Amino acid sequence: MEQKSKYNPSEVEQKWYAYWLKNKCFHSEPDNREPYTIVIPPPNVTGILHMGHVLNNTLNDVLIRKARMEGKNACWVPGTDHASIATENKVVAKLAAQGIRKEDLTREEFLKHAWAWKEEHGGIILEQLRKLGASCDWDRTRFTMEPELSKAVIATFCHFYRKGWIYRGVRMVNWDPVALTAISDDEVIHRDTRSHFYHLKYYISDGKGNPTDQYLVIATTRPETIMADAAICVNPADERYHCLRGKKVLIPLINREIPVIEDDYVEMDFGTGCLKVTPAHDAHDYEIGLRHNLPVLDIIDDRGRLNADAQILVGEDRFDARKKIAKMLEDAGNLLKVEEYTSPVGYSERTDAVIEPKLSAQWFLKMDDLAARALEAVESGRIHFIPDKYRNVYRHWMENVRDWCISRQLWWGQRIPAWYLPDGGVVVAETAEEALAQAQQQNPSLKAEDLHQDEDVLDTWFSSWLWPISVFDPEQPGHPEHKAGADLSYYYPTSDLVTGPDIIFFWVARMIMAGDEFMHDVPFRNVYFTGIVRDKLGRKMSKTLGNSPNPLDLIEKYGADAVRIGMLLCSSAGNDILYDEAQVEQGRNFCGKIWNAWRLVSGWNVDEKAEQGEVSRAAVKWFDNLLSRSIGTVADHYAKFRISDALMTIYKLFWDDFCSWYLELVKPGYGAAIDRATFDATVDFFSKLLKLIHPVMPFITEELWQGMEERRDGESIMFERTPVAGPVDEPYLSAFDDLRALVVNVRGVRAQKGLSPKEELALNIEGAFREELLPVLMRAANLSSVEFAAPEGPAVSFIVGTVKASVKLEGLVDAGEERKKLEADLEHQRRFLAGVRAKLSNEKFVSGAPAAVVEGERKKEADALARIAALEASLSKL
RNA sequence: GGGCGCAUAGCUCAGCUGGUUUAGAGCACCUGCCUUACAAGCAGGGGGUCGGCGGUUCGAAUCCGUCUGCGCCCACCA
Repeated sequence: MEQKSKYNPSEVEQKWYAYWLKNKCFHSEPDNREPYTIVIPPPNVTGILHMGHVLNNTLNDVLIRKARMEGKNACWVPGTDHASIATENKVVAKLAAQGIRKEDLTREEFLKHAWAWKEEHGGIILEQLRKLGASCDWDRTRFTMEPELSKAVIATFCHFYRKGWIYRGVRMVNWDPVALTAISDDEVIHRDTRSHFYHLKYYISDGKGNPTDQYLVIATTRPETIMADAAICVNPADERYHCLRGKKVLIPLINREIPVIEDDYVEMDFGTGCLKVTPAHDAHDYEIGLRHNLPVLDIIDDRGRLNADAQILVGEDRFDARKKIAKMLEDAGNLLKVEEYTSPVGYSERTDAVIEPKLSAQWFLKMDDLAARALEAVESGRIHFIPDKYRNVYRHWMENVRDWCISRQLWWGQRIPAWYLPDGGVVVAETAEEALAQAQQQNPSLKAEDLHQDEDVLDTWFSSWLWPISVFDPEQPGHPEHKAGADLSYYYPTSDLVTGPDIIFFWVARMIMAGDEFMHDVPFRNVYFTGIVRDKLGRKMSKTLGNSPNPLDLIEKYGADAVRIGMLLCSSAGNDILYDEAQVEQGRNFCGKIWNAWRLVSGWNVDEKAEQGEVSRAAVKWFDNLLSRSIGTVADHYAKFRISDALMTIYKLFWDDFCSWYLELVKPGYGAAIDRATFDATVDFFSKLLKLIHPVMPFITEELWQGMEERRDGESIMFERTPVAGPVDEPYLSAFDDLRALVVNVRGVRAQKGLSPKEELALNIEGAFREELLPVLMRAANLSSVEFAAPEGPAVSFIVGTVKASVKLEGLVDAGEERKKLEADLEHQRRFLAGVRAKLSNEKFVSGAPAAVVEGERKKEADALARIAALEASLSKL
């Protein structure tokens, strides 16, 4: 076939992706083959493709394509996540830009806007994945908020509620005053933050609400919360403050009287040893308050502003209030000093707002039992983490996990299926009808309108933890005794999961829990953790830094295969990826190399009558063996999830071995034809190489494979079998390596002496050389003759292994220079020999080391002696 | 504060159970080549006291201790 001189990725990619789709090449149905399943880590439905997605999905696609070529029934299920907080934030922002405020809308109106947004932006990212070559089974595309999957989430809630593991309670939660919702502990990011440590005087009361002239000092970072103080607390062992027992103090500015109490929680040597206890605005203080029966006074509203109960600074934002109250305290003489202070502060993962500890009624899921089982699944080795170090991280979290706050004060998500009764009771059911029926059992006179459904929705992860189950059978979650559907029982457990370590707790751990609860089995066998994609300076990719390339632009510029290679080249499991466009260029160059290699081979004319020459015969034998060995190496790398090592093995095999050595050896002279045997072998090699490359570079391999011969419609390289390794003649390969070393040395001599590669040289070899490789040596090194004897006359010598070789060079040998070189080499060999002999003369080594190692050292000694003799002989000739 | 991990060539990383002659790769770099597949290429080349110190061992990049410097996870000492 006529091949264009340059590879045009975008044209080829469009053509073959359309072809794969048209022929449903990615679609999978259960059959009698072994399944290989991956569920995509569902990207946010309104998200757009970034470099992290490229890395993750490239790895997934490599795995799925490899499995497919191993004859497995490969199924990669795509889909998106409704991402409740992120999406709701986006919709709120978009509405705000149009002058619409969320609080002016009803829930139904808001959800209409949200769904409209989802319809408009949802799935863009899945379209983008196609550009990358992702071989997802698009017929199976799922969305976590589609009706069936939402039903699964609700059923799950009811299941755990019936089990008594879901409960509603007033707890101190992490309140996000921007998103206006509680969030789970995992969504809080602690960062050391510079602030101030305010030392405040609290005057001791005379018992009638009037200050005495005595005071104590507390240190706080949050002076704006003093109005909510319920007590001052000291350590009972702190003798400094025993005089305060039974006393009361007055809160500055508002002069409210509060008691002094004692609790072990207070550290004597931290701050002043006096702690102001503010139960409504600090989790520890809340605990103290419970122990001492203190009142809870909440003075901060949902948006982080002081409310009327604060008495002063009402309506002020908490940070403005902090500045203002500091001034007020100073004016009132209560501010003793202000220190610079750095302490960890919790921020919302989504909005970056400073978290406000807030007492509120939320739904929780009991975690202890689920966590214990999920820990066992990993500790027992039923699930394997790559790299292994994440087991430690996982164990630590599992052993310290707290109950999961699953309610969110949002609208975008699955609404909690709890209905409140007029008498304050609650019923939980999968539907409103069932809830009413349940309620009527308690009180037959109740009507539908008497029931009020909980306003909150469920945490997004409360739906994504079902993903590996619900994509195959949404009936299963919530109904562990349900008979799994055909797809679920065939595809579950999935095989491998590729994801980032940042969601090991959010998602990975919880999928393991849900898997155990509803399937009594693990959700996947292996979890491959990628790193974070950074720029080449090691900085995180971010919009503000502008250091994040648009993957689609890269694909447009370099081609999808090149982008995939660029990502894979620098990715080892668990390590951050330092992305550099140079790597994508390298990928593009590799495409060019493959393309041009086929241009060469496909342009050859075959002479049916020609005999196969000795050089070609030897080259074919060599590459056949090398290919076999490399197939084994690649398989081993893949088995250990060393994807970039597998790629590098293939890369070097194709470029260095196949192109630079094999093709150069067999390629016919200008205008000459090639013999049939060599041509067929070469095409066979090429075809095997393409199959080996296909999982990492699907497009160019399909293009060339399709062009190699007539293919039937629907036939694709992706259904070909991975080449299988034959027996490997190791001695032959190693003899060929020696030959290559000789050739490189001869070329080196040419380069040094400024001789043209076209100029034939005469070589002398002293030592053993494999006879059948002689023609190869002569061709590759462009030799006129090879003589197995010491050279007569001036020559440049070098040593390969234990073979000494000399290039005869009349008039070009500088005896002095040559002597210097040989002497340096000799010196080096003598030192080496001395080292080896020191070992061998050490009685402890000879008796202590394994026989094979001692034998190895003896061989080294003999080889060194041989080399020294050869070098000395050359020197004496000079 | 607790835990985990990392440190090998200019850069990114391999180096698996301690022993493969002088510790490897890719990229970058230097030199020479527009050789009829490919200059996005070809041929050749230079470059590392394996973070410091101490220990175990016949033998350490590899095992142990310690120090230094990074990274990550967990953690509400106000």
